[in-house]
Formats: sequence, structure tokens, C-alpha cells
Amino acid sequence: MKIDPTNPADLSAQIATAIRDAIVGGRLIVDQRLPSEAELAEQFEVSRPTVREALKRLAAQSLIRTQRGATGGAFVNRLSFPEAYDQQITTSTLLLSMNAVSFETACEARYALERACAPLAARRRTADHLATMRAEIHRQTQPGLTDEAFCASDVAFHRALVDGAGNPVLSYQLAGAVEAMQPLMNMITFTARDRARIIVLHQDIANAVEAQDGAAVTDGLSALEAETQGLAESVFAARAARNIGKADAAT
Amino acid sequence: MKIDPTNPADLSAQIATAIRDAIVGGRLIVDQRLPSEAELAEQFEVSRPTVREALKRLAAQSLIRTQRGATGGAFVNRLSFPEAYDQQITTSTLLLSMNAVSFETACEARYALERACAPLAARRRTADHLATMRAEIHRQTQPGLTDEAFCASDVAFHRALVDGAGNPVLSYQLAGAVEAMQPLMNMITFTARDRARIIVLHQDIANAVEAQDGAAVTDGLSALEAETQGLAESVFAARAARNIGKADAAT
DNA sequence: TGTGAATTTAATGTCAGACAATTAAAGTCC
DNA sequence: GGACTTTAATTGTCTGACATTAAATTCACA
Repeated sequence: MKIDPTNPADLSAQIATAIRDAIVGGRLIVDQRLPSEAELAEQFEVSRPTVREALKRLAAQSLIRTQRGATGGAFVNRLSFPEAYDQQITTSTLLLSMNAVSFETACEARYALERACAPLAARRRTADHLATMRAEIHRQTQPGLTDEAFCASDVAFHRALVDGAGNPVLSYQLAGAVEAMQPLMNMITFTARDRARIIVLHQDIANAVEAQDGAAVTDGLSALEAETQGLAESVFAARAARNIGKADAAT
Repeated sequence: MKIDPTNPADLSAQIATAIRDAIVGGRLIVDQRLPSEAELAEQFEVSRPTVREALKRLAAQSLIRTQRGATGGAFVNRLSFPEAYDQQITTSTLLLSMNAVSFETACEARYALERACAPLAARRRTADHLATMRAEIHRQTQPGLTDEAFCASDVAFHRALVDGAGNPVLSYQLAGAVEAMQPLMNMITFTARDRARIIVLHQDIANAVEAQDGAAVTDGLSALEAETQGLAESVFAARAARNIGKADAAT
């Protein structure tokens, strides 16, 4: 593990990259202890604060964890699924919110990915997954529900569907797609009639999952996508019309 | 933005979280300049090194970028698609390599996700995507190709298919699934006969994409998945048998 | 008056040394 | 032998300083 001493800028970034490469390349294995900060500082011929900044970079990506005390130090961390979920969700959410991704594009991606889970979920879903889906549908029928709570329940419903596929890798990949949509969905206001239509479609999907009919689940998701896209379109159109009206009034 | 002064541990992590929440929550917008390190240190009532460690954590996630000089400082960074791709790929690769995910599970997830792109790719693929796919197939027929180069070409072929769907969000989500499989695929040795079968399937898929026949693309991917799973199974079975033989010889 | 070079300034990047906090292991006393 | 104390190693934090960078400003000169 060496760094480029001719490039005096970003020493901590170089050190972080060197250690990351060692981890990704398998030269440092899970739970292995890294040299102490003082030793690393000596190895790389930098000061301890610089080493610490490098280690914090790695800690931010869950690549290492640190322990204090006599036998403490930095250890190569086993990236767990929950940690990976979190990173996936925050990255996806920021990507969507910062890049002016259209509702249409994000929605299309989300439902395309969910349909990928449909056949597997139909085959493997357990009673647990079904119960979660039914429970969320029931929550969605509650009259006093805010739009945000409705969206959150929607996300939970879809998460149950995805988890029903029984493939943790798939669940991980989908986490970003499903969760990152929530802020976009929150921009929509749902009338009672809108909610009723969505709930019916959710029930169709839940029934298809229960019947283990993969094709029906796929169709149900497609119908839900069409409904969502249409709803968003009308909401945005109405909003645009109101803005034009305002602009006219202002002149 | 406040931190918990009663918890004296992990001050830099707390500060990083506070700033991250401000970014995700929209209180800090893209390209906005954060206070200088000295000012942040004063605000949070910590020293500058502690603030710096927090900022490095955020920089590691591409949430901020820093500039030196008089008008320099830390700025909220617009998370670009390429940056998000990279993060997605390293996270997925580490997740798979560190968690004893079976080849079968990862492969199933990958092909399920790719099938999600099939209808869109069939509808929207451009001549460019087709040309890339054909070129990669041609490369795969070269006799002197190493197994690694064959796998890399395979990844490029599938990337072209995914990109053909014309949905950047989808491409981003798929990046992890497709690229993270490569190390697992590299564990397999491909005989000339194996390669020939795969190439035929690739050609079927390319033809279906050219004909804009979404169902045929889906079927082609399913056939390729079956082929890959079968191949992996036989390779692992042979390896296990050899190991048992060795163990017997050792006794 | 305009322009280009020199200076100033504000910020990050790095360093050295010190002390506090934590934790496990070694040592000690009953 | 067990409970308690001490010790040592390590991370976490602080202080103060200097180096480096790059924009803004000043100033000399044409």
C-alpha cells in the first residue's frame, strides 16, 4: 500500500483509496485489524490527523469500524445488508432530488423493477408477507390518514411484495427504487377517489400474490403504474394551469 | 443544526449526520457554501480537526466537495449519475463478496432485474445500442480471449441492453446488479463449448432487441439465466468432487 | 486611464504534541 | 482462587502553528 508523494494534495483521500483497494482486492479480509493510527501514520509518512481523516472516509462507507481501548483499532467491517440498504436509499434519494429526474422516468423505473420481482414473489411469498400487505391495505382505508402516511403505507406495501421474492439481493437493489420514490409521491395530493382506486389495485395485487399467479401480479403492477402516472400527470397539469393563471393575473 | 453534547463519543459522526440531514432535508441546497471549518467549529463547539473529520465523511459520500483558496470552502455537491454508479457498484460488489451470497441468488436477482428492462429496451433501443451489443458478441468469438476478458465483454453486452431501455434511473439501479456479478462470474472457467452456447444466446437476444420483440428478449434472458445457472452448478459440483477426492487422498 | 504584476487575504491541507476516555489484560491483595 | 487495582495500548479530541492555494485587491507603469 503506497501513496503518491509527488502529489501533495488530498493525502487523506489517497490513503483512503489505498486502504479501500486493499479491502476490495481481498488483501485485507473481514474482521482483520488495521495497523494503529500511529503505525499507519508512520507507514504513509504523514501525520496522525491525516490518517484519521482517511479512516473517517472509510467509516462513512461502512468499510471499517473502530473500537477504542487497549485491543481496539480499526477493523475491516462486514458490510451488512441493512447498512447497504441505507446507503442505497440515501444515494438514490439524493440522486433523484438533485438531478431533476422526471416523475415519469422514476416511476417507470420503479414499476419495471417491481415487475421483475412479481413472478418470484408469487412463487415464494409466505403468510407473513401476505399479512403485511393486507395490513397496509387496511391502513390505507383509514379516513383520517394524511397524504404522507398514505405514501409511507404504500411504500411498506411494496416492500412486502419485493421481500416476498425471497431474494435478499433483489430486496437490496429494489430498496433504492422503492424508497427514493416516496419524496416524489409526496408531491401528489390524493383525493378520496384516488385513494379508493389505488386501494382496489392493491387488493388485486394482493389477491394475485395470494393465488400465486405471477402474471396477474405483473398485470396488477402495470395497472397501478398506469394509474399512478395518470394521477401525476393530472396533478402536474392542474398545477401548471394554476401557475399560468397566476402569471396572467400578475401582468 | 445541533448535536448532542451529553454524548461525548463520536462527535464527528454526529456533526456529519446533522449536516447530512440538512442536505437531505433541503435546508442546504446544491452548490450552497457551508460555513468555513472555523465557523463550523465555533457553531458546534468543537475543534477544527473534529469538524474536518465530519466533512471528510460527507466528502466520501460525494455529498460535499471542497475548494481551497480565498473563496474556497465546502459546497453541497450535486450527486451526479456517474458518482452514484460508482458508489452503487462498490457497495454491491462488497455486499456480495462479504456475505457469502450464493451464485444462484445473485444470478437470479441479476436476470430478474434485466428482464425488467427487456420490454423498454426492445421499444427504445437505438442503432448505437445494437452496434455495441453486436461488437461485444464479436469480441466474445475471438479465440485467444481470457476468461476474465470474456466476462468483461459479457458485462458490456448486458450494460448495452440495459442502457437501451433509455431510462437513466433504471441504468443506475442495474449497474450494481450487473457489475457486482462479474467477480462471481470470474470464478467460472468457460470451455470453448460453453462460450459457443452463450454466444448463440447473446445473438438470439440481440436479434430480439433488433426486432423490437420484448417478449423474445425476456425469453432470451431466461434461457441465458438457465444456461448460466447450469454452468455454475456443474463447475461447482466438479470442484466439490475434486476436493472430496483430495480429502480422501490425504487420509 | 487601462493593464498586468505584486500583494493581501481567506480558506483548506497538513503537522506536532498533548491530554482525555476507554478497554482489555496483567498484576496484586485478601 | 476470586475480586480489585493498576497498567498499557488505542482511539477521540484539543490547541496552535505553518504550508498551500486561489481569488480579490492594490499598485506601478505604460
